Amino acid sequence: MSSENKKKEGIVPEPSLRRMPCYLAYLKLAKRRNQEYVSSTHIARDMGVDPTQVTKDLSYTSIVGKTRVGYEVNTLIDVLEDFLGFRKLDKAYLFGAGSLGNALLHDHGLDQYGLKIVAAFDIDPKVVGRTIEGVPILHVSEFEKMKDKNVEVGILTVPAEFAQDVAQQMARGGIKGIWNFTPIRIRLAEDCVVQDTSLYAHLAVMFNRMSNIKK
Amino acid sequence: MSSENKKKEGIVPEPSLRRMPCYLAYLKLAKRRNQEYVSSTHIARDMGVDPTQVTKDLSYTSIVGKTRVGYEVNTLIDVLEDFLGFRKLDKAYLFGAGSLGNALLHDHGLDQYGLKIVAAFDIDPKVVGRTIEGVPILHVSEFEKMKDKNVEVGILTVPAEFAQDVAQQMARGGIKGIWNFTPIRIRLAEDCVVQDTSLYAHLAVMFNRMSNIKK
DNA sequence: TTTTATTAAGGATTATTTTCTTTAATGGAA
DNA sequence: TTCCATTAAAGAAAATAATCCTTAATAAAA
Repeated sequence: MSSENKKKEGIVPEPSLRRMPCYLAYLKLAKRRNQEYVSSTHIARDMGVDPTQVTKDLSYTSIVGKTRVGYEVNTLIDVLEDFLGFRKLDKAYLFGAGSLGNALLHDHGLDQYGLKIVAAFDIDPKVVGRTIEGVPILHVSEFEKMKDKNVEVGILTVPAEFAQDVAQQMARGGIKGIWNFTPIRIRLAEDCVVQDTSLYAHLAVMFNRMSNIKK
Repeated sequence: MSSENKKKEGIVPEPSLRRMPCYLAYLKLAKRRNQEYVSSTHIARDMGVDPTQVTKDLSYTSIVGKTRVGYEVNTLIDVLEDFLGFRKLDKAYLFGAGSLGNALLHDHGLDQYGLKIVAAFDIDPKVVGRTIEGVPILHVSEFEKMKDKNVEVGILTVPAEFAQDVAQQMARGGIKGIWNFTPIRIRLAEDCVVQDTSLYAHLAVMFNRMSNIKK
């Protein structure tokens, strides 16, 4: 009858985590409008979601709302950014400077959300040695040499057939979190987090929903 | 006691849809290895998922497996690509040629998955009139004029504060599916599909899981 | 030919997530 | 001050998704 459920102590559901950046974006717009407080009811109405879902999601952070008033906008922004890890700047290596990797190098938005790509790796002699958006492209063999313990995040944008191998290399090299943009399911030891973000998976969902509406 | 459940007739669960491109990628690698048949058991083992989940997911398509053999690789690839809408090429407009929009213009992978960006819109005089990766950047006001009924997909990569407005413009202009890269929740009429793909939401999940492991 | 092992597929169960309901708190109006 | 409307938060119920279990089919082995 212990209050802690063995292993899932403090684990935040993924759907909730995914919604939090939406709340954050909403709150930043609210701040622009000089709103000091905002209630879950209002957030829910504006965003078209269930009010209790908002309070449940926010309850995973340390914020506490005021009855009949809501949450303090500034505090909630701070708490959320902190909770989501958008405050501290994580260094990241990019693996695969092809079309998609290139694309990510062009997106400066990542910096704002706590991620800074400090180097990219590839095997193509046509790109190795170049610099894109200030980020040097090195040969993969260089990765092994630079044991920078401050770089824990790796972005995986290599072709599908190399994904598993490169991921294993990354893990061996000390990478603790792999942001996987390939459609391949990576299999690794427990101590390395793999976050799948296949753009094409989202595209597939959109196409399907569109065809549902049409018919 | 009718066999059809009123409205959700034939609707495919989003988790299943999101997994399908993974199966597709796996199958393409299997094809390279000249495998003719592949069973759900093998797919599951290789990908580290549950075998019945594989058969359930695939059962939403028209494919039928052979007992004791599995699925024919070539057929399954065809069926999946067709089912996911990766075969037909959809034209798309890009709204917001900033950092992230620019990034997407650099990703040629989209073409392979059935999406071709034919024009981009922005309001910044510094980019309007230019051409990026062969795609012309026009002023948003041009969008209203070009009623190309063949373009049903719109990619939303404008700053958060303009997201809702631009989305409404898109819907009015005949866009039927909005691929929303902003963290803003778009509110529109039922006949327009909105697919949220906030990179930062995924980043948030990864950071959280990483901190879970550490402690 | 008969047996055996493996498989797809459908239904049942369990886990997870969302939505609904209730309770207690409290700022503002009367 | 007293009452009322609105709110956060916690718990219950419903919906959804993942996993488990059973069955029938059938290639391959005996």
